[in-house]
Amino acid sequence: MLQLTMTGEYAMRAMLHIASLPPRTVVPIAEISRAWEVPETFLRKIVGKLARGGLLKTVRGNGGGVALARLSREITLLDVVQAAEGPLALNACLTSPGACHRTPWCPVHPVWCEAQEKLREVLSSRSLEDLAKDASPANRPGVQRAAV
Amino acid sequence: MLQLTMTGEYAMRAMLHIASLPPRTVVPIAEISRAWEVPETFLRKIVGKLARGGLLKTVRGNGGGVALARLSREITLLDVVQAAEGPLALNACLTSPGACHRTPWCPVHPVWCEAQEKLREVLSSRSLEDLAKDASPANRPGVQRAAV
DNA sequence: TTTGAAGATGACAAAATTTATCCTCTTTGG
DNA sequence: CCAAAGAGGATAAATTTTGTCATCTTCAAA
Repeated sequence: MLQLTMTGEYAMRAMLHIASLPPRTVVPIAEISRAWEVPETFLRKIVGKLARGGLLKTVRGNGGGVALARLSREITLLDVVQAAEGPLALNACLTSPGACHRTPWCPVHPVWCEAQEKLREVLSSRSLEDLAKDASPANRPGVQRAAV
Repeated sequence: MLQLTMTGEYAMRAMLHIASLPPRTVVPIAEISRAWEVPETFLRKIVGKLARGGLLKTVRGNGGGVALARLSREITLLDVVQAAEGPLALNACLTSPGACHRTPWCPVHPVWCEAQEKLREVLSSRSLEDLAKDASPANRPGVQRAAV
């Protein structure tokens, strides 16, 4: 359907949560699950992918949890999406060279190439640091406060 | 998986086929199926969508088939993809205003908006006329010809 | 050293979507 | 009338997505 799946969406929420905490904070998966409406057992699977993708490091045992494996400034949205969903490929013909035998003469192929390139540019133009800044608690509607 | 489905891919092939024939040509679905390796019964369903989307007109009965409903110059790749796959929405939060309650403060939302806008630009920048020109038989490897 | 919190992992299962297929009906030119 | 061709509904196979569960390992603190 040409749409991000819940896996990718949940991955972004988790990464955003972690990135908005002080650097190096280790946070339990259960906390992220609660804060962002993500099923905990499913989130564990996704965290596994993010860890194997080198975006998160995990800490086992009591007091454990997950933390960013790199500075939030050095992780882009594209990194998150690709770690969760696999390499970006807007069309099957872009999954690997030679995936489609029509590629050498297909007039549509270059258009998909260009579209994908544009998408990559946008998704890699923002780091988690940029996003976490915009998502600082001050910008969120928390508990209703009395008017001043 | 953030990827075009076969439905959209087959739709493009069909539209491209029709657009590379002389204007107003009525071509049977079976011919498109044969030429582009698309299962015929499935293609019939897709043609239905393209017709309901106003991109094709169909002609029933003996000698019938399908033809472009508009000039190939006035049909873009975006039109084809949307007629086949539904409205473009790179993320669930873009399907309708208010689809996600986080949208008002979500820092990622604007990024997806921008990405989708870029994608729309690229896909709507080429008409079927442009593409059919590039796909003219001369550019395709047909039957092997003797070297001159 | 026991205990309990927390992540790792593989098997399994439910649900949704995609990708078809089949059958019957209608239309239409010859 | 008849054969070609699209329309449309019901159904089904295949795949992917979205989970769940049980068991195991790790680790800090009491």
